[in-house]
Amino acid sequence: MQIYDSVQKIKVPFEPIRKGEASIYVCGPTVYDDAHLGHARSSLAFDLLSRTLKALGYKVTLAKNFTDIDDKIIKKVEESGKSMEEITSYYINRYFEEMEALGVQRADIEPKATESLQAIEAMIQKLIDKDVAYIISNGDVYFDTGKDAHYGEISHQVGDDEDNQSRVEHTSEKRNPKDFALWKACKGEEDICFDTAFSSGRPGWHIECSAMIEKYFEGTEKYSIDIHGGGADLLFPHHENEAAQSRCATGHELAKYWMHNGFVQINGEKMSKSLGNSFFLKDALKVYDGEVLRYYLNSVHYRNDFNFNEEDLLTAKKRLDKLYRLKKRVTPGKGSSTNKAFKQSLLNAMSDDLNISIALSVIDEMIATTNEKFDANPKDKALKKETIANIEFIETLLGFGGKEPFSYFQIGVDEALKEKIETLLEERTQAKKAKDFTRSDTIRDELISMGIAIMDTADGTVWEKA
RNA sequence: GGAGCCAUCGCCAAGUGGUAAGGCCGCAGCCUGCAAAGCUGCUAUCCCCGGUUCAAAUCCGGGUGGCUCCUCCA
Repeated sequence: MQIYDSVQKIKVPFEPIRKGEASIYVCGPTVYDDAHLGHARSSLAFDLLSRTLKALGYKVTLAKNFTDIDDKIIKKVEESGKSMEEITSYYINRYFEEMEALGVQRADIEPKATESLQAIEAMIQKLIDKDVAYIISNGDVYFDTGKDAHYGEISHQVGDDEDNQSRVEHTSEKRNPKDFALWKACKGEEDICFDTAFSSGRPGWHIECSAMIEKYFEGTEKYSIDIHGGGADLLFPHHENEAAQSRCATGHELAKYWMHNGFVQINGEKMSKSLGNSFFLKDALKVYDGEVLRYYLNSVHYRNDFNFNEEDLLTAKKRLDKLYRLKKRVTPGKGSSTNKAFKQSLLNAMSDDLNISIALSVIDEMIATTNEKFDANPKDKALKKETIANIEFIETLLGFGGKEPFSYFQIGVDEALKEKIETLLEERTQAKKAKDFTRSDTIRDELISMGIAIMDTADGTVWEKA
């Protein structure tokens, strides 16, 4: 397995810190709002990583956190009058539902910041004791970036401060402009606070990941985990800061490899609230099938930016349709074993830093050659069993192709419409028998105008929802 | 101001030194009552300029055009 390490900026062989195992921690969402397509893409990217490592035989432990305490959540609490727990649990549940619709496997560990306060306090205390963290007059605790000789090595972002007209404010009691809050002290009565030895308050954003990784992963002398992942925007300052805290607190590096997924744009524009084009996953799922969304969002390499638009999504659906049409040819039935060359080609593609484009082309080729063989010999039992196994492997590795194929083509068709379609098809079959092609073609046109495509096969007429 | 990323057929997108994968669309054909589906065949010299090399989409330099981070952000 080769993966692209964002720190070294090259593809490197994946050599886990424990033989045969892979420990992965991905930065999850701050649960103050619905998940958008960017969350989906990140989740999907690391789902692909996890599935690939599993298929290669690694014992994968995946952790994905929920930031369930932060300024935006507190603001929402104040505005809504609801409790923090009500708000965060609502969005966490929505997140799970929506990710499930995309076929994202659940993480093995799903920690929340509020459930990790002891670990957070312990790590901050450790940093204070080592004098890499300091408390300012209002009770805030800051990390002293000047004490970490390796600060900046993760993101390559921190140069000489003279050249760096950063927009970070220099006005506070911070020792260095890049110093960041480990702990934010209580500001007022309404604030949500937790008591600690240093002050009553709540954790800063970066500390939770470091603390939770220490809490849940055993690590080795050199690293806490194998891979730390997240969106490209997290590289700096979030991951730089995590790395610094962990390094200073534990004496070793946080992660051996760092992976970051690219951004989602909408019709060529950055997705943002100010542009009013935030695309929530829940809205996308109202219009498009989750599996099609999965296929589409995963069809571009995870490190590239992704430009979401409906035309490309429909193209992706057409491609997925072809897999399901092949599946129709082999359903029902039981699989035997996968075609070795096919399986190996897929694994090779995914082993190259998740080269999904090659993987999809391998699948397309399999579909074409299998169809060709079935065209020549429709009753090929061995081929049928092998094809079933091949598709099952696709489902395991890439997370699509698992549906019953006839129902896949009927998504969004209710019972009433279904009955109407069946009635029209029956009438058309009679017309065809009577050689009344004018009538049969009229019926076909009517069905097409309803968004229903039909195809005459040796076994009768079948239909698909476009 | 600082730090990066990207630019390949009409569209999406692989390929990081050895002579351009795959999908969509389009065209031709097989199949079909006609279609659809499926299959077959056809369709690019890689943003521009210069350099290195026997050989470059791939390396180097300079442009042009997009994008990201440095502030909460997947």
